[in-house]
Amino acid sequence: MTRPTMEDVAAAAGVSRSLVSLVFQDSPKVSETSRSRVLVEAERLGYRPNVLARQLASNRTKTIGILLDDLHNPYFADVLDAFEAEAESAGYRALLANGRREGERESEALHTFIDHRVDGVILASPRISDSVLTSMSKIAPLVCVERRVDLPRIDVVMHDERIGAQLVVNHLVGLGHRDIVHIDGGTGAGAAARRDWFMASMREAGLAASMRVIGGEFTEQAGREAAEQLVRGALPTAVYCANDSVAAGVAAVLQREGISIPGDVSLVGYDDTMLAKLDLLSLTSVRQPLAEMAKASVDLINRRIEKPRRGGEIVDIAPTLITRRSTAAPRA
Amino acid sequence: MTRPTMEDVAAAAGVSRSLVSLVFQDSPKVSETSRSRVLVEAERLGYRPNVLARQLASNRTKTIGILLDDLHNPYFADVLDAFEAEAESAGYRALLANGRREGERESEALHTFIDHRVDGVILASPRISDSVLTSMSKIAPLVCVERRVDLPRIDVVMHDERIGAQLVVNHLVGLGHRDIVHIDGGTGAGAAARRDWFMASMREAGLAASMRVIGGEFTEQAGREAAEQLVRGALPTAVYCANDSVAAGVAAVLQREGISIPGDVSLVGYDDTMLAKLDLLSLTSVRQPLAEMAKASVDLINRRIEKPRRGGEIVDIAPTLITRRSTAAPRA
DNA sequence: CGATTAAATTGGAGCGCTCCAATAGCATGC
DNA sequence: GCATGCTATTGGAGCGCTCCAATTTAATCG
Repeated sequence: MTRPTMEDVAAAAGVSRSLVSLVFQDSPKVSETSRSRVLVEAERLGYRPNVLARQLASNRTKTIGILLDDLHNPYFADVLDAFEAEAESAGYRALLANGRREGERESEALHTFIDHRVDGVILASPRISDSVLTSMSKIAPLVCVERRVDLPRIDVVMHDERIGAQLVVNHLVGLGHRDIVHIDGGTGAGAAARRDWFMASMREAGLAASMRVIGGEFTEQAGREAAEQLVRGALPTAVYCANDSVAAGVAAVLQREGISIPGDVSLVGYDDTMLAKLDLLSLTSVRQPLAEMAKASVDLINRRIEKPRRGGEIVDIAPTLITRRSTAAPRA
Repeated sequence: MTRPTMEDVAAAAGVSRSLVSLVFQDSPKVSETSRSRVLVEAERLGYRPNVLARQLASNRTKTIGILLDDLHNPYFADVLDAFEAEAESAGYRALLANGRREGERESEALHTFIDHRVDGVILASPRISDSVLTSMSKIAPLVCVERRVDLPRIDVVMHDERIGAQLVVNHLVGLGHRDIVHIDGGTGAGAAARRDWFMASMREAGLAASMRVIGGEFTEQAGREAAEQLVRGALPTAVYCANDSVAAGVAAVLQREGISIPGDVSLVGYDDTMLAKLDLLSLTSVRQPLAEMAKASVDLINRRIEKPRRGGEIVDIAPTLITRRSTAAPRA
């Protein structure tokens, strides 16, 4: 299992190691003759550049680390797809790591990235402490996605919660709903903003009096508990959940109680994950503009590599509403 | 953004670079005094070893690549968890990559791993061609999970499909079912074995006459289509699906048609993913013993590193059945 | 045709580490 | 007091590459 090096290729092609290096860097200043001779020999020997050595020598890794919080939440699978694709099209390789919803593990994973000298790190809804973020930001460009940190050299990419809330409220109000409940994400990342903008949008729609909020969490379990509470009291005509998992929990309880969706109650989720697309649920949901958020993130990393001392920026991107069968006009 | 090296730490601690190296390798032959002095200085300077350089010099990366097929299938999130945990506890770092269900992309990702000089690669349900596998197996230890390849130096870890089928059929027959339909995974990985062992188990149970198989695919969509077909014809008392996604599709159609689960039809899935756990579905499902499969895989890699020319091995591990609310005795 | 310039190629230093052989230090024991 | 056997340290070569300055080769022109 020993592998050919540049030296071997150079010897075979009758040129110097430097020339081979230039060929593999796609340098324009190598003659066509040499280039093709080198490539032929490389192919014949089965040569592939040793990225480690290359990176060590050039001090650039052309790699971005992507830190995900929880691969079980289908939302992150979508996030990953978008960000990986974007990183690749910008000429980066993507390294993934799994934070498993613990700040401790996340900061370990972040260290792993740093150890591997990635050129930048994208953190999706991180729970890491500000102090760790600050110290890491001195070592590599960091972009926080969906967490509004306010630290000197860290950029932030968010989707616009305000617009998300308005889309949901306007959709429901447009269908004729007035009695709308929001099940929130408790202390989870972004939950507060989601709740606050819901309330603001309701007020804007003149429905301050009939709006309700139930405390929850970003899990199916929390959705079930909130729903139990709802069916025991006064049922609203529409329920707006902090995310799709919560909505799935609500749907389970409503179904068991024989309450029809959307006949009796309309249901709205958030993130437009695989769950929302399930025919069983067919959930109206807010879709985050992941592709654009990915583009913005990679862009911010590139710009910070060029200008490390630039101040932190915040980019907000507008989401869209995907309507499905879970919402309809309330019963007359 | 320039970072301290071993040299810096050595200078600060008043020792040689070699000694610092030994400290960071946890060598027993360094005195307590020196060790602590080095560690203190390293801490103070914020030093972290450059893994790239370390790897280049030692020619071992202590990294395993894990190639996943499709992060949207919740099954792979579980697979990842188990394998990552196992790799870590065996002292490896895990690098992830996403094959996105295309052999082409998979083999690219495999190349990325090889380029990074990983010590071994675990391929989960890969679609890569045998020829690529063969050539790669000469460069690094390869373990295929859930794909029974028969190539010289490649190890295979499977869960035992035969037992899975028996668990399902025995469970259903035990409840009193005789009329059981299997919706298969078409040409997907492992679909044929799943179908064949279903048929074998049915025959064993003396139900050869009443068994049926419908062609499908490993998707929700396929589940819906198969279910449409079922509701138009003679409904069985139990449906056994190639995986949980298929079962979700079946459940959606049955619900829409007002057919109760498990009242009218019992439903069984496979893989015991997040979907099966959804309260909305509460699906009886076969759970693959991922933790043990992970352990076996890492073990095989270790053994192949020691003995590269060893013949390929196949390890089979028994799955278990998780029963939930979607199965019950058929209506009298 | 020799001087001038541009293009193509090369050798060597260095990236930050590991690993090995060599050395230094230091109690033993006779 | 010196050979003996330790353990603790060190210097240097080398991992496979990039990058720069220097050199060779080719092309251009008065």
